[in-house]
Parts: sequence; structure tokens; C-alpha cells
Amino acid sequence: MSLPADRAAQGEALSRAVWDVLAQQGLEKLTVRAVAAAAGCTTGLVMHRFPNRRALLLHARQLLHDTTRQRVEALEAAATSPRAALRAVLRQGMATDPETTNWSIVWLGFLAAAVADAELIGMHRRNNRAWRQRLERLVAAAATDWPVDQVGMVALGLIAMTEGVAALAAADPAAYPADQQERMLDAALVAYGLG
Amino acid sequence: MSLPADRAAQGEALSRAVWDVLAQQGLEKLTVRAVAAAAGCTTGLVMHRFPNRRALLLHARQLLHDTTRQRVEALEAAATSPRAALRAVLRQGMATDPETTNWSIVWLGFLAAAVADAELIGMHRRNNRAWRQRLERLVAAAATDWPVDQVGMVALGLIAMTEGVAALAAADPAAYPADQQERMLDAALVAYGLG
DNA sequence: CACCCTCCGTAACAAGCGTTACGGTAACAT
DNA sequence: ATGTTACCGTAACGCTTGTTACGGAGGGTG
Repeated sequence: MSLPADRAAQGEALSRAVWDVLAQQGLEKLTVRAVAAAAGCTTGLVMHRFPNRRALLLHARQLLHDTTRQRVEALEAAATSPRAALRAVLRQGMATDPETTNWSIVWLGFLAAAVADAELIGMHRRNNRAWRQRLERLVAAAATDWPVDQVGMVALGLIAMTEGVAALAAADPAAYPADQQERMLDAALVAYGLG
Repeated sequence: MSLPADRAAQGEALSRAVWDVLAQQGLEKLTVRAVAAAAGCTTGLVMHRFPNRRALLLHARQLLHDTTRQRVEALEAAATSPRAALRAVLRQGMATDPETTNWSIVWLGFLAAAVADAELIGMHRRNNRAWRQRLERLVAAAATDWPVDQVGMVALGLIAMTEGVAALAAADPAAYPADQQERMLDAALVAYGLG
């Protein structure tokens, strides 16, 4: 018989295949056949697991969010101070190694795909707002005496900066090496009074 | 007879149609037929003007860069001080109105399309490096006594922040209204000592 | 052994894609 | 008026796409 765990594991593997195709071949080549090939199966399995292509993309998008959330929560729990937690969480949002670079490319691909898909853009907004709230909480914990306005503006500046440098570094890794991104982040934290 | 200006104007109109389709329908629907429909002509004209779809995209991508460069140079020339020039140039890079929001979506679409296209990614890198040099020059002019390292880090932070907030605001305009972006920019400039 | 049910690979389908070839139209030259 | 040339709309081609339907393989159950 087929345990639900098996089906879930297959869905996860297919979602990972979606990420791979998106990172290596781009959104235009993100076809059901390409995903099946990347997962080492046929299109039959894919279409038996998901009702259609969109459902596959939606699942992969949500799994991407859940995965990064788990990773971020682990970083947050392991940090020794509020400022260390803030820096660790921001750091993983940049593209400082092949792994995070891949995630940034995949993130960009989903964002581009969301332009014409109401459900995808809805997921992006939910996830991004949660992400923003998390960072506002981290900034508030790192600067307990700040007014709410300042917390919001600084959190927004830090979110935008890391998101932006991740995209830039993903598109041109040679021009945006890891140490420059880290020094940029530290310079911003110091400038905001969070160093 | 057909002056070269006519052909150039047609190429420009088709490129604008590419932007429209990219902004309103997304990369996946960016077909030759959709571009022709947006331009009010048939696929025949498109394929007589450009050898193939890729050439059309490359032309539209380069024209996007040239257009923004012209706009930025006008802003820079009209500024009354180095700091005003820096702020004006950074400001237009965000998504603070429907026009700049559209440009941000188009920019994202081209970036996503560049993942699988060596020539598109090459254009992106050339243009982005020129953009970065421009901002380093503006930051250096606004803070004449800074060491080169600091100029580079601050310029990078500002570029990444505006690029990032443009993407976020394009994907979720309600959550990132124009005044929040502006206040975020001002807060960052003040924090960096460029207010 | 026979039966059945689940799973999934294979093959086909219509639709949409980029691209090509043809044919008509309008303007200019003679 | 007639021939020539440039321009571009129309229609078709082959290919790839998402999706569907069929059929076989494998393991429980009587």
C-alpha cells in the first residue's frame, strides 16, 4: 500500500526538481517534462501526483517558503544575542555561496512567474509579509529603546538591501563576492546603530 | 521609401510592446504573437524587423537600459547638489508610482529570462556594472573625504536597497507604498551620513 | 491460482509556439 | 502605363507544450 508519507516524499522530491530546473534552465524551460527528467521519472508520475502544472509550481513555492522558514528559525534559536540573531537571519538571505545563490535564482523565478498568476502572487505576499514581520521583531529585540517607526524603517531598509544584493549577486557572482556582501551588511548594521 | 529612422522607430515600438507584455502578462506569455498584438500589428512585421524572437528580446533589453540611463542623466544634470543628485538617482530606481513599478516588473522579467540566456545575462552584467560605477561616483561626489572602501560599501548598500525595495514594491504595492520607500531611503542616507 | 486494486510508464491528443514561404499591395522609376 | 522593388499580412510548417487515456507490472486477498 501507499503510505501518505510516500506521496508526501514524492511531492517533495518533485518540488526539489522544480527548484533545480528553475535554477539551471530558467522559467522558460520549466516544463513538466524537464521537471520529470530532473526528478528521474516520467511525466506520468508528475501528473499522477499533481492535478496539473500549476499545482506543482504552487507546492514547490510553498515548500520553498517552509524550508527557508525552518532554516531561519534554527539560526534564530542558535544565536547568542538579539543582534547576532538579526545578523544571522539577514546573512542567510543574501547569496554568499552556491546554495544560497541557487535559492535566490529560484526565488526570482517564482517572482517572475507570479506576475501572471494570482495564486502565486498571493503566496508571495503572505510569505513576504511574514518575513517582514519577523525582521521587525528581530530589529525591535536588538534595539529595545527605538520607536516603532524607526524599527519599521530600519527593518525595511535591511530587508530590501539583502533581497536586492541577493538578486544582484545571483545574476553576477563575480561582481558581488561573498565578502563584499558581508561587509556591506556590517556597514549597514553599524550605520543603523545595530553593529 | 523607408528611411532607417522608420525601421528604428518600429523596432522601438515593438520593444515597448515587449515591455507591456512582460509587465502585464509575464515572461511565460511573452510570445511573438502577444508582442505583435500589443504593438497592433501581425507576427509578419515582427519577424521582418527582427531575425528571431531572441533578437527582439535583446533589443528591448538594451533599449530599456538606454532609456533609464538617459532619464538618470537628466536627473543628475538637473540636481542642485551632489547629495541631491544621489538621492534623485536612487529615488527613480525604486517603485514609487505605476510607471516605475512597471519598469521594475519588466526588469525582473528580463533578469529571470537571463538565467538561461548567455547574451541576456551578459547585457545585464554590463549594464549593472555601469550602474554601480555611476552610483559610486555619485557617492564619492557627495562625500569627498571618504576612503574608497567606504564609498564602495555605501554605494553597494544603497544600490542593493533600492533594487530590492523596487522588487518588493512591484510584487506587493499595497505593502510597500511610495512614502514608506522614500522614508526608508532618507533614513538610510541619514544613517550613512549622506542626509 | 485467480482476482482486484494501486501505481506509473507509454503513447497519443489538441493547442500553441517560433519560424518560413508565399502573395498581394503600394510607391517609385522609367 | 508598366516594370521593379520594398514592405508586410496570411497561412502554413514542424515542434514542443500540458493534459488525457490506455495498459502493464506488482502485491495483497480470496
